[in-house]
Amino acid sequence: MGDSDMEKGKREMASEARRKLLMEAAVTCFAESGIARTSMRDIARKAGVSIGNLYNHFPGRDDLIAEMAKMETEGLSGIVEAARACGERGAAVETFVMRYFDHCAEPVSAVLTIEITSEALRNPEIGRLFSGNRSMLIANLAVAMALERPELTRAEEESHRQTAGLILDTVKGFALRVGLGGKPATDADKLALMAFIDRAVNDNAP
Amino acid sequence: MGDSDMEKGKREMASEARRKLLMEAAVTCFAESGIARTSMRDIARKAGVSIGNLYNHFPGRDDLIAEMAKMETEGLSGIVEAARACGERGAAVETFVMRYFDHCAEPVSAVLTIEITSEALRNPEIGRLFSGNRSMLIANLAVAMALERPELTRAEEESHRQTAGLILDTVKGFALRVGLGGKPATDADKLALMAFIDRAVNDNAP
DNA sequence: AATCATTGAACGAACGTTCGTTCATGTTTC
DNA sequence: GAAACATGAACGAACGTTCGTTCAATGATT
Repeated sequence: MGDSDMEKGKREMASEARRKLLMEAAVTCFAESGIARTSMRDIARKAGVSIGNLYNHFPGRDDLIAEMAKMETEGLSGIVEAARACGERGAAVETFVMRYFDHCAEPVSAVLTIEITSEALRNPEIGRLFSGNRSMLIANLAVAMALERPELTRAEEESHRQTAGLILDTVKGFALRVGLGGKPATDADKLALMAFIDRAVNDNAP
Repeated sequence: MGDSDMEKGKREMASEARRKLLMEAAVTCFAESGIARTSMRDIARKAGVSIGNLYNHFPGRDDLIAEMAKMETEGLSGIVEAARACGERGAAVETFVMRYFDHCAEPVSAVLTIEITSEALRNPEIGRLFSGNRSMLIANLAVAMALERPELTRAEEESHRQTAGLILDTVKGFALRVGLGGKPATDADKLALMAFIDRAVNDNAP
């Protein structure tokens, strides 16, 4: 076992496990009933824990929501790393798109995307977290699109970012449709998506 | 004045005006605070009406939400009619895309799209209304894309519908980003969107 | 025209729940 | 024995909805 485990007493480990358990219960409840319709008691009940204990680990409702939003952020960083590992332009974009699609199309993730977006409209901290995620994704996708194309005017850079944003919109929109609709995407669906994006990306400049 | 006004007594006209007033108050509240966070009392207060009277006009909370969802549907039919009026393919698609974009990017509409989507996850009636809207939009956009192209195999039809769906995802995703972000879209933004879609639509078959 | 019965809009107190949160009280772990 | 963990009763506020009541507008009767 790792050092980090050895340095911790039983107490601290148990506390961490509790926090994790509570977060999982919260995510499940939020996905099942929506954030606004989930009460603290629902979460405590789902976790099999008393309501008072839930408050011992999370100071309030908003802290649970914020923590969940941060988990989303961590999930995205894996995607950009996978795309970074591709040296070639087409492969990098395809990896990025497919991984991002799979992530967004996961039913729980799809529901939470809607719920968190709704929450972000009224909660500035979550709103900031969300737009930060988006900027990060756009920047990385724009880099992938520029691979093997050394010449970059300011205008081209901006154009790349704009196109990257539209690609994200397409992928996310399609993924949400799939994730919320119940039926998983077929390979044909994914092929159509990639073809659509390839056409849109390849400006016919020689 | 029209017949329909003359046939109605003061009583009936006042009642209709009240209903409209209450719906407007509801929409404003839903957009400001979110559907789940808006109470019946909030709506009554915004309309300057008693809580009891609100219930005289709408049997319950869900009826208000359903009525609002239906208003969304009516707003969309204007868009497809405008596109239908274009005989030429490029103009029809462009009209459709631009009108749909403007509609979705309106801040109130953008917020309500998120809120209603969240609501639809737990309310089957609203869910049905929503997917019906989408089918209608896709069918009409597919028709616009097929203008001046008489030959239609089954496979081509299906492919058109798939592409139409992806276009809607792109437009809606971009529009939501604009509508929720606060800053209105520039003409350059719209041009970039149209260019992106044109590239994706024009499969390079001669 | 004057009278009276019927209607339904309008009101706000009240009901029973449920909410987020706090707190006094054990119960472990160190 | 101090400190952190765990419990569920308790609190006040707010929720959706119901209720009894008032009262102006309308329809019917004389």
